[in-house]
Amino acid sequence: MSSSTVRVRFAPSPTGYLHVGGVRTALFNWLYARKTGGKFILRIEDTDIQRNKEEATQIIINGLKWCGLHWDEGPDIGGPCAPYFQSQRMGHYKVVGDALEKAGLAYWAKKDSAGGLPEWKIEKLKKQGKWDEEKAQAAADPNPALYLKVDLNGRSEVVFEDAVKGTIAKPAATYQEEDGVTGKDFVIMRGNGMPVYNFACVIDDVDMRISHVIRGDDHVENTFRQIFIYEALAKLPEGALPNAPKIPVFAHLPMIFNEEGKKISKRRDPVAITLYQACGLLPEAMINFEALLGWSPGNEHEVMPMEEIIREFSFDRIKSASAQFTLNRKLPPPVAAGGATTDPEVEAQIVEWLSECLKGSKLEWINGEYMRKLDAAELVKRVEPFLLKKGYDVSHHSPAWLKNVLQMEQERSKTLKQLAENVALFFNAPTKLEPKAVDKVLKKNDGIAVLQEMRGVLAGVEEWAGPALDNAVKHFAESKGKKLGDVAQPLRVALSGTTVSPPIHDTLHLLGQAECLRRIDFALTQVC
RNA sequence: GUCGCUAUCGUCUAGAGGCCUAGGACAGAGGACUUUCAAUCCUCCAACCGGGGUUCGAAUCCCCGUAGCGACGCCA
Repeated sequence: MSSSTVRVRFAPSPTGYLHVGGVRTALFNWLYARKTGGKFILRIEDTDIQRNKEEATQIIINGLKWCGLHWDEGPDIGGPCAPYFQSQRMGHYKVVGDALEKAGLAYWAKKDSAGGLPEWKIEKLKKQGKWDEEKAQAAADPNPALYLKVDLNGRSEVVFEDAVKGTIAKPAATYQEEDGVTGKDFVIMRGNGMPVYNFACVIDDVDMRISHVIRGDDHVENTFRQIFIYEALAKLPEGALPNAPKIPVFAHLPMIFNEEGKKISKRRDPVAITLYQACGLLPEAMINFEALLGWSPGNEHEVMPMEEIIREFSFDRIKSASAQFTLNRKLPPPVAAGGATTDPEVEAQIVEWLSECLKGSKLEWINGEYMRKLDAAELVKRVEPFLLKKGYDVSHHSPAWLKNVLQMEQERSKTLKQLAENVALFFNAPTKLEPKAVDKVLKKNDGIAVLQEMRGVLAGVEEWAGPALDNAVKHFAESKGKKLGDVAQPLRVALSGTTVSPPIHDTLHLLGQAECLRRIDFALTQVC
């Protein structure tokens, strides 16, 4: 493998859900790997998460797979840099930490007293009245921690080139004590022997020969500290690390905001990707939409096949301003949860709410575009889980019938979930007629009479097929001197209980003669 | 508190000094088509944060404000 090979990684921590922001980070990494013929690596940063690690990892794996973002190396499939769990690499971090100490680049010391919190944070907490000295003392690790010696090396500022944002610089003073000489050393190994995020991250990126670090721009500040770590590692004697420490290219992606202009968060925003899945969005639409958050191909294409996104993708077409993930929130969320809930009832509530928020959004529009492009077989495959969830017994019907029913609603639905709902009338006869429909249709323009007469016409139809039924309806309307709508609407109300359905002859056809007559009879009992 | 980043229609965005009377898309309004709902098509509405420079010419370059966001821990 040549040293110029692109290797990128997505390194989530297993929190119990896959965040829509994480999906976008993963996507951009994946795109870059696919575009350059490089490798996409999945690494699980689980140094500090105690519970349900395996389950939480599986959730991430499932989410990424659903999105179609497949990795070349990772916890489930292994690879040359295994293991891909940080929790399984602890020994290695310790060895590197020791090597740094031995080389005089780091030292064990006990510096903080107040739970390791910096002064500015303590002051802030005090101002908010949230400061508890005793608690902080108790939480403080009594053991010494390993500090990295910060070496400014005479620099007046620390600089790196960001592939998205350009040059980013910080004054050296940020990392120096008041004297302007001594570096502000920082912890890389905790008192309990666990590595700090920045340390583990850099070691892993070196070990895994990561060439490009593509991540959210909330990591910009971390980058400077990480650079110090890279520089220290480079001073280690040869052989201390399997690969030569080389500072990767950094590409910091703009954040995704909510409608309030704040970083999207699980406390108040629907962030779990599974929520969007449950709303009946297609992964390809979700991915297309997320790709367009902060990136554009520079032409006027918006709905693009993945191949085109890969072809057009480049860092310099990524904006450095953050983008809003807009939903139409007409209603407040039912609960303050981003979808990490394990209660299926609560999740169902959130999904209903999210579905409402999705209405009229660009995401829903893109999804509709993709829905309409689905071929019949694919459509059936995708909608089926939603039908089962609604309790429709699909097995009673022929595959051809099911295909016809779904295709008829395909153009009328923007999500799989909507489609499953729109198709309800083909699985369940209405138990009552919408009062509004009765008033507007049946009680006007001789609606009831038309229905009664149509019942007779339909009972006499011998060839129960679309064209024949179309003719029957049209002839009847003509013979009575009525507009088509005056015949179709009463029928529609009788068959569906509502004023909305697919074209009337198709609806008649797919419902079958016996069922149609039964529903008309039922409707007549309701209004006569 | 300190540091950093950002600023174009309500939203996603195009824009690399003259192609800008600022383009596209979603949403919204109106209309056409129609058998309801969609889909489709047409029309409309709607933005360069403010102020200074530089320049023959600025949405674009520079400076200063302002605002927003982010980050700063023995969290990740």
